[in-house]
Amino acid sequence: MSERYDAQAVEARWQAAWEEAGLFRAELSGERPTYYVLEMFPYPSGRIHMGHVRNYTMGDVVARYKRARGYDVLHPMGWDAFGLPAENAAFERGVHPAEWTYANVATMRGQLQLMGLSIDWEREFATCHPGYYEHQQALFLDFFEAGLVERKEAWVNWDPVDGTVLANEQVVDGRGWRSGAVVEKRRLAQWFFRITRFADELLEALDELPRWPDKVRLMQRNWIGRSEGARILFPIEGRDEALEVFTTRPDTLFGASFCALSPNHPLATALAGADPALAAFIAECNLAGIGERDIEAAGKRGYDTGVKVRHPFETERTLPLYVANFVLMDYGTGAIFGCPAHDQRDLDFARSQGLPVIPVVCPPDADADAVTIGDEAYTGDGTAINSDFLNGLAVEDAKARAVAALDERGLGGVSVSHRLRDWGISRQRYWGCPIPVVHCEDCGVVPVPREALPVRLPEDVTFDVPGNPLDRHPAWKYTACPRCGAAAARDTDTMDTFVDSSWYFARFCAARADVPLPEDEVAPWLPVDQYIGGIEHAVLHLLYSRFFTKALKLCGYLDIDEPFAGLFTQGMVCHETYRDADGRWYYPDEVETRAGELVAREDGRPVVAGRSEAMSKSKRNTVDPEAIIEAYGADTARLFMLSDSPPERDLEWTDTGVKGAWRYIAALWRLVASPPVALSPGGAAVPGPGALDPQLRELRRTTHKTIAGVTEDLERFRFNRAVARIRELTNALSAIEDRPGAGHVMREGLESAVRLLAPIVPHLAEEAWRRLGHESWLAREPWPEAEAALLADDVVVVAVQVDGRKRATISLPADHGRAEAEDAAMADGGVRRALAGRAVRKVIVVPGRIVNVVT
RNA sequence: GCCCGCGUGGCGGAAUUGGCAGACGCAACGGACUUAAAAUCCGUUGGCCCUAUGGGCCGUCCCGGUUCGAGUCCGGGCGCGGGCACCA
Repeated sequence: MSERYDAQAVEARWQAAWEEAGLFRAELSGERPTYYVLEMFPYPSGRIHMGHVRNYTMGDVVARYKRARGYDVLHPMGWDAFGLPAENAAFERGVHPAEWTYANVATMRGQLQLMGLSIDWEREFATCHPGYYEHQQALFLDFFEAGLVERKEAWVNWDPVDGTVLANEQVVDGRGWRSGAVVEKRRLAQWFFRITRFADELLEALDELPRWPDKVRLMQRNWIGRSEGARILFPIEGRDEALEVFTTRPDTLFGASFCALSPNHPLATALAGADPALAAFIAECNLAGIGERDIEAAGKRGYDTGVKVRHPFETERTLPLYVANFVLMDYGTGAIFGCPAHDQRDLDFARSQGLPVIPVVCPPDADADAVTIGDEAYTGDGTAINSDFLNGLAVEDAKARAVAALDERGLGGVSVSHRLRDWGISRQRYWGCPIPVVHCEDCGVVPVPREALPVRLPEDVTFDVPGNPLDRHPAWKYTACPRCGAAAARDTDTMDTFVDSSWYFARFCAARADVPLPEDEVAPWLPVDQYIGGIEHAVLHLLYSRFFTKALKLCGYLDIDEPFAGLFTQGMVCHETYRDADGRWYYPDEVETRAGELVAREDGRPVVAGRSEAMSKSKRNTVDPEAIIEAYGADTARLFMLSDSPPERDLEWTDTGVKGAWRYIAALWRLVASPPVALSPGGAAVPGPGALDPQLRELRRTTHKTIAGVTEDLERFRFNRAVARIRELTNALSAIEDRPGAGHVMREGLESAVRLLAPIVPHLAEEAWRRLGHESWLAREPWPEAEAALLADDVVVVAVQVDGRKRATISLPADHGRAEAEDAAMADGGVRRALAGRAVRKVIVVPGRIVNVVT
C-alpha cells in the first residue's frame, strides 16, 4: 500500500521546524565565502501574484543551492512600501495609507512564508518605516554636501485640477489620469540627483558586467545615449553674443539654412519680452506637450524671431533664427542649426517655412552635380560637396576637419551630449520620504540638521480633496529655520519612490543599524552576487541603483563600483484570457467546458478563449497563488514554476501543467516511501563495478551524470533542464529490477535525487530525507559530489553517416581510436547497404561522436 | 523611423555550442485495474511512403551559401515580440 503525500501537513511542519532552528539566518562565519542573492522586493499591493512566486522561487533555489555549496548566504526580504496606490486607497476608501500598507505587508508576508522560502526574516523592513527613511534622509544630506543634489527649475506635467505634478506615466493622452484635465507644462523648482555627472562612468562600467543580460546593458546604453559631436557658436547680428548649438554633424555646417531655439531657451524668453506674438507662441508650445505625438498633432511649428545669426565659416552669410516647438531645452544646448538636406526634422521644418535646402553630402554612387533632395533627407555616408574646404572629404573626415576649423576660429570644438537627464525626485505626494530641507526667507534652502532626523510624516492627514496633504496640513510644514531661527517652511515634497529602492539592497546587510550603512557589516556581503527580477526595471530601477552605488562610494559608505555583480531577468507568467460576446473578461475559475464548449460557470454564457497574456487584473487572467498552494502545496507551485519554460522566457500557466507537477511530487513520494526494491541500510558502501550487473552499473552512471548535470544547470540558471534531468533519473530508478546490489544502487540514486531536489521542492525533499533514515537537516547538507570515474561511459554509441545521412549506429569502447571506429563502421551491414559498392573517397571520424563515410 | 531579440511536433521546450533533431513534460489515443469514477500502471505518438519484427523519403519559418556534416555559421527575405522615439 502506498501512502498519500500530504503536502500541506508536511510543508507546515518543516516551515515551523526550519524557523525554530533558525536555519536561514544570515551569519558571517568569517570562514566560508559569502553569497548574497536578492530578488527585487515587492510593492505591498495586497496579495502576492504568480510573478512573485516565480521570482522568489528562483531566488530561493539559488539561495539553498549556494548554502549547500558551503557559502554563508544572505537572502533577505522587505517591502517597497511607499507609493501612490496607498494614497489612492486612502482617497477612495478613507483608509490611512500606513494602515493600508502595513495590512498588505502582513497578508503578503504570510503568503510568502507559505512558499517555504529560505529567507532571513530578521532583516525584513518596509521603506515607509521611519527606521528606514531616516537613513535615506541622512543620505540625501550627504549627497547634498557632496554636490550630488541640486535644486533647479524644471518643466513638469502639471494637473491644474488635482493641483499636483504628475509623472510621465500618469499622463494619458495629454490628460491627468485621475482628473481628466489637460496637463500643462509648468516650470517648478525641483530637487534633482545629478546622475548625469556619472553618465560616462555608468556607460563604461556596463562593459564590466559580464553577468548581466546583453539586452539590459544595451537598453541602458541607449538610455544614457552618448553622442559625440561639436558645439558651434553662431555670432548673433546686432548683439555682442553668440548662439551656441550642439550637433553630431559638424560636417554639414555648409548646408545650414536656419537656427532654432527651444521655446524655453533663455534667449527665446528674452526676445519674447519685446515681442508679444513670440510670447504667445511660446505659451502655446508649453500648453501642448513636447512628446512626438503632441507635435505630430500640432505639426512642426516655428516662429521667425527676425534675429539673424552669422555662419561661422561663410561670414558673409546670415541665417534666420527661429523658435521651434520641436527643439528640446534639456538636450545639448537647447538650440540647433538646421541642415535640411541631411536631417529629416530639419527638412520637414524647412519645407513648411520655405527655407533653402542645400545638399552637402554626395551619396557614394551619385553625381555630385545632380544631388537633389526630395521629401527624404539623406543621412547616409558620402563625400562632402558645396562645402568649401571640406569638399571631397568623407563624412567622418569632414567632421574632424570642421571641428578643427571651428577650434582655430574660436567658434566651437568637440563636445559630448547625453540623452540621460538629471533625476528629478520631487513628488507632490504624501506617501513618500520627506525631503529634509527647510525653506527660509532669509537663508534660502537650509538642510535639516542630522540630529533632527527623521523628518517624520505627520499621521493626521486627510485625503478628501485632491492635492498634496503635506502642503495643506495645518501645522506640519511650519518650523523654525535651523540656521537663523526665523519662521520657515519645510519642503512639502517627498522623494520619488525609486529613491527608496536604490539602496535597500545595501541596507539589508545591516537592517537594524543606527547608521545607514555600517562598513563592517555591509562590506562583506556586497555587491549582490545574484539579483533577480523583471525586465521592466531594466532601465529605471537598475540605473538608479547603479548611480546610488557610485554616489555612496563617493560619500565613503561603500567600496564597490557596481551594486549587482550578476543580474537575471525572468520572464512573465501568462495565462489564457476569456471573454464573452459583450467583451466582459472572466477569471479562469469562472469558466468551464460544457459539451466541448467554453461557458461561464455562473450562467452558461458562451465564452471565447483569447491569446495568452501576462497575468493582469484588468484582463482577469490571474490565478491566485495562495489557492494553488492550498490545493497542491508550495512544492507543486515551485516545481511548476521551474519545470517547463526557461526562466528568462514567459511561462504559460496551465492547470494541466500544475497537475503534472503534483503528479510528479506524489510519484516521487511513493518511490521514496515504497521503493521497488528494498533499500540497503544507510551508510553502507555501494559495491564496486565488478559486483554489479550492467543495468545497475548503468544506473549508477546515470545517478552521477545527473549530479554533474544538475549542478551545471543550476549554475547556469537552466532550471527547466535540471528538473528534466532529475525526472530522467527517478524514471530510471522506478524501473529498477531486484538483483544483487540493487538496494545499494537504489539508495544512492534516491538520496542523490532527493538532495538535488532540495533547492527546488524543499519540503518534500526534507521529508524524504528523513524517511530515508537520516536525522540531519537536509537544508544544511552539503551538495552531492559526482564521482569522476562514473561520469565517463565505457561504451559509447557512435552514429555512422554515409554522405551526411545517418545509416547506422555502432557501439564502441569509450577510448576507441579512429581506425577502430572506421573499421567498425565499414563492417556495419547498414552502411554497406547504403554504400551499395560505391568507392569511398574519405572517412571522417570524430571519436565518440560520429563517423561520416564520403563517396 | 531607429536599435535589439526570437521563429524546432498538437503544446511548453531539449539538443554537451558545427556531429544521432524532438530529451523531459503537457495533451491525445490504445490497454490494465475498477460495479463505476478518481487515482495508479503499461504502451503508442513529427509527416509521408513501401514488397512492413524491416526499410526508404521528407522534416528545425522561406530562398541561397560555407562545410564531410548546419536547428546551430554567413547573405537575403517573411513573420512575431521587445526597447527607444523630434535626443540635433
